[in-house]
Amino acid sequence: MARKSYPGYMTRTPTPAHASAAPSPSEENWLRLDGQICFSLHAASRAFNGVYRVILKDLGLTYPQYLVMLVLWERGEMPVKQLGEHLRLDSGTLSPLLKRLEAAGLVRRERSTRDERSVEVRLTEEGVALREPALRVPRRIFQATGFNLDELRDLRERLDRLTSTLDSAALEEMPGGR
Amino acid sequence: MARKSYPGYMTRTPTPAHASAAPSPSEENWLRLDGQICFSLHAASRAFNGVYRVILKDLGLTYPQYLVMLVLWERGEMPVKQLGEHLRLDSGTLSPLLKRLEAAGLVRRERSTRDERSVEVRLTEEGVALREPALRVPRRIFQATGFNLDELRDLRERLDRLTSTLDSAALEEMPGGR
DNA sequence: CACAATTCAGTTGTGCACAATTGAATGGCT
DNA sequence: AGCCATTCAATTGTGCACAACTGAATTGTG
Repeated sequence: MARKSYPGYMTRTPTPAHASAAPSPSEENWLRLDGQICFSLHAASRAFNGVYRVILKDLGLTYPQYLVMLVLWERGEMPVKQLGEHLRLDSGTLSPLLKRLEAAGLVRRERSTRDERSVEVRLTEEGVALREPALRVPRRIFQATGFNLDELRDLRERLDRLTSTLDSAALEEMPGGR
Repeated sequence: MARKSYPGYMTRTPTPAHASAAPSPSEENWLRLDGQICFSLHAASRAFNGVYRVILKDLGLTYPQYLVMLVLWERGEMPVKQLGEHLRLDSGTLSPLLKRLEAAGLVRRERSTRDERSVEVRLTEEGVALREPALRVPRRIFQATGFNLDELRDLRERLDRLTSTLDSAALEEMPGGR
């Protein structure tokens, strides 16, 4: 249903109260401001996901699957654990995802002989071959953003800084640090 | 498993090739750059989600449920359709989410008498009361970001611009516009 | 008025994110 | 050698995102 209808008040710039060097907003306005920020990030993430979905459909990959393939194309074979560290994903997400990639013939999973606990993930020929058409993906994504290279790089830096701060904050919020 | 382990190469700043006013990277480097950017956004979104998860646990809300409540607190009762427009979510996501909010006693869903197709969503007393403790959430989130108000506002603007460009690009990518 | 197109909420099915748990394998320690 | 804590992949269960579809109600048009 109403997919792709246009955003409501949330993304406009309401909250008359605080101009640019504003003092702390009231508690009431905090709630509004918060709505805007968390909504914006949520929306941006889903919008990006949507563009990738459309563009990756030709390759038969989802967005997280593409992330996995990017790592494997660049770094070669690797145990599940290490893949999870690169992508910050745990086995609960990776295990079924990798099975689907295996079912698609892009990847093989074999238990390591050295350490029977770990599973090596490696590309099949087909998986390696998929890198070729995938080379054309980034340019299309780049164009879809409407940002230039410097803007994108800048955005990436902010996001990374945000992620790293948020991660440590999440740890501190947890009694016992998790 | 390895949840909260630290990011691999992806979030560092590799790609030696292109300095700041760089010309277009090679196809190879496009792939690497893309990996960094899409990974960064993905990671930021999940990191934000993680902080909200921790902070909202006290209220018994998930992040998307909190977004729904924010809209209802600010705008009052509203049909599902309109809620979906504000949040850019469709009924496939909202229907079960609203049922869970109803089961939690925060919301009531009643079919409109004027138009029997639509369902009015309104807060219960309990739902209204939850606004009170929720007022303290935004400040904690704000602190967790490590950004100041202006930085956050700036980031929000960039993300909104990105979202709106990505949305129109997604439409154009689809043969027939969808 | 009648009928076709549209609008709406809901359902089903697939895939991802994350918490919690399981069970096997490993490595350190005595 | 024997034992224990740790490390690993996998599984289970909950919740969200989205596509595709269903079926009911409504609206527009002839």
